[in-house]
Amino acid sequence: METNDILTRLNKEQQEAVLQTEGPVLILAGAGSGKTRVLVHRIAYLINVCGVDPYSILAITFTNKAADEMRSRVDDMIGFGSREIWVMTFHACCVRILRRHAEEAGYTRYFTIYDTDDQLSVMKDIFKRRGIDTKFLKERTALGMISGAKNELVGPDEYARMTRGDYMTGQVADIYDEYQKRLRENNAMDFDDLIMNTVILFEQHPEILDLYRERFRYMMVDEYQDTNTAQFRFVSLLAGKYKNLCVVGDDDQSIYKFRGANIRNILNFEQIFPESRVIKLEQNYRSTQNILNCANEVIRNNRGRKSKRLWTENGTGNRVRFVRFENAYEEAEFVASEIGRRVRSGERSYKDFAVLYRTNAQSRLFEEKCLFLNVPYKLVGGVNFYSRREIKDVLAYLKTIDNAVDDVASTRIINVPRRGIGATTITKISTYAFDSGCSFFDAALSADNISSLSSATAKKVRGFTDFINDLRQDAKELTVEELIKKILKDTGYRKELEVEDTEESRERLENLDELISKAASYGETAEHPTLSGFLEEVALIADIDTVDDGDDRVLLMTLHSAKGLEFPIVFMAGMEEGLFPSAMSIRAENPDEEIEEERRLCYVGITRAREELIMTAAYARMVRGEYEPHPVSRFVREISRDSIDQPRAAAPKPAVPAPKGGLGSDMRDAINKSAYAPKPQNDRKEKSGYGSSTYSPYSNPYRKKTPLPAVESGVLSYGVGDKVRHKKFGLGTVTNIRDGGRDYEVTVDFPAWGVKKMFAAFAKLEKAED
DNA sequence: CACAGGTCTCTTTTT
DNA sequence: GAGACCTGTG
Repeated sequence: METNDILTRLNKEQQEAVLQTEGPVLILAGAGSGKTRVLVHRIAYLINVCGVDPYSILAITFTNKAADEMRSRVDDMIGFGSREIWVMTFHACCVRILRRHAEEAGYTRYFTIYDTDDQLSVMKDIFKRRGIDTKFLKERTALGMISGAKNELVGPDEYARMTRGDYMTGQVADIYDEYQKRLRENNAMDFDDLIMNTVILFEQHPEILDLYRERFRYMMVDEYQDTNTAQFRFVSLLAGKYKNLCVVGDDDQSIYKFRGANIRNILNFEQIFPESRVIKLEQNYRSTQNILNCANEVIRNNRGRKSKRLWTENGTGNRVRFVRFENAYEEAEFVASEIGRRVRSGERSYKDFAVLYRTNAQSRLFEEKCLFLNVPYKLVGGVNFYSRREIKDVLAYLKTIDNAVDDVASTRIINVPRRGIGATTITKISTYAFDSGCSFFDAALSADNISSLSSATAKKVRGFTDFINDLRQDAKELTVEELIKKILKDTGYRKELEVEDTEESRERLENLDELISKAASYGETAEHPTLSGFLEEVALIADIDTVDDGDDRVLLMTLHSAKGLEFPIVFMAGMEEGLFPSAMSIRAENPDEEIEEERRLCYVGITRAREELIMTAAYARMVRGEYEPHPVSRFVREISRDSIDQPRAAAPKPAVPAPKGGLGSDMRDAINKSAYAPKPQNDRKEKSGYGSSTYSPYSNPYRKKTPLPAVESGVLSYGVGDKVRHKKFGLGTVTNIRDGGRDYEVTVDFPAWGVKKMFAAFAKLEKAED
């Protein structure tokens, strides 16, 4: 098994990307062109063929889910060593570095990570202290501006210099400065600080930078088009010495400008790294030709992109469908019932479907309809699990225990559950802390010295501080799981919810139990479980990371969350002007730019689909309590009739104003019926099938049309039952060989290591004589 | 100090 | 339509 065998599983461009291990490499990978595959093979190649130590590899992905997947695929291929590789998100990677060098960064290693809620608490307090009128400036606006500055690596001083003369931004500069001071006092960092502080650490401590430069001689960055300036700087600093930096991205999929993503990072890569090789992956292995045509037709309306055109050897496939409904309610009913119908007929599983939409607010109707029609679903995003009240309460206890100076955490729980410590008392303690320059918890400890507090109140406060101090002792002995249980018991938190016994309280209890099991599994899987470690994991988890591919459920999520995923059948809902593209982008000062970003988002959505794509829209939709008529999204109109089933009349408006009240539904119905499908004539209760036969009674002609290139028989020198030799594991017995399409997945039982599954091309197994 | 009820604002998108 | 916030009452 030599290099050649690895490469035969890849197309020419993919091979090139794998082989180019040295120097800067830009891989322009169109959607579905197998970029994860390339990255995984590249890592395997580095380790197996080039003899690179896994310890020297850093691979940065966008989500934890992607990191896990990459790690396990590397594992499958080489069977060992993947634990040593750093495969993680920017944020996780920076936290890890910052914990190790916390002192140099001006923190202790117990620093906490603030989420958006925590940030807002700090900001509200600053606004209150400064008496800033929120009509003039909103907390969230200020936080947004600060975040923007941090993403550009602009600190408070530089920000102040830049804004000289302008009153409003001048105010923000002051606020920024104070905000940073407060975070530092609280031994806390927000998401943006994690990156910025790492960059500062590297710049101020060349010896630390050098440590990591020497370590990470081979770096890979996924979803490079979504990096911001700070992340770019982080990467270039690390790669500054050996320059073995391989970035993978697609400028057409850049959808995070609002988060500071700088598309120039990818567009100018060749200028920034002059020696770089550029490799384009344009063959798509995911979607049908029709789906790709749609994607191409939409995205070609953008200017200033690197030219590329996706193509595929997959079949034409079904035409993409576009269906329009009276309102969002009927849209959701169609989607849910269509899924239910097709699963019940045995044609599909629930997990084959994803419903994608522009805004989280759209999810509610889909949830309701799925619930009603018994369609199991998983909602991604929206209210994050870790931002639910009960969860945040427990986490605030843990943070107070772990990081005594985190004022946001301690003020949150000093009166949760009720201890009779009200807002007035909290303000008095806060003021004392502020005046004496100590933390809130320290101030609470000396409640007896705060003259404005009555002795009865001081006693209550002491009850709280004693309790926390006891927990701190306990924390030294207990696992995180046990500690949480103890908190819930001793505070009476659990009891209170049990007594309440409402639907809501039961849900809270369930959530708390889920938190406990997460803590338990953290305790089992982490190498060195610590309280800080748990809090960090919890802070950096994205909702999408919790998706379990094994679950047979429909996924409901935003288009943003869907990036990097794929599904046999995709619904794109709410294809309407004002929703997608959003009203904000249409009304922006620079609408062209903003709409191009929306268009890229649309491109991302379309290219998630493997076999079928169904776009839906409503004629009118409830927006902030009022019905708004919505025209069809321009993106739908950009698709030619050849690729999509769409209305004959581009804008199906009633020729005559509707006679009755309401939405003029008669005429629209008529158009709707002729163009796509009749609404079932039966009444609402029976409405489950939404005219299935009319929608298109199709088979899937392309499904088996292009078999994956089979591995030639006889390419393996061994079979089931044979003894084989592995570079690392030594002798073992082959127990199973599965044709994985492009490669064989071989299961081998190694007496010394146990049963391992690996791909033949990479495992380099040799037949051994008995 | 706690809670109920009324008013105001708001929406993209997320690590 | 929902959530955050404010205000008045017990």
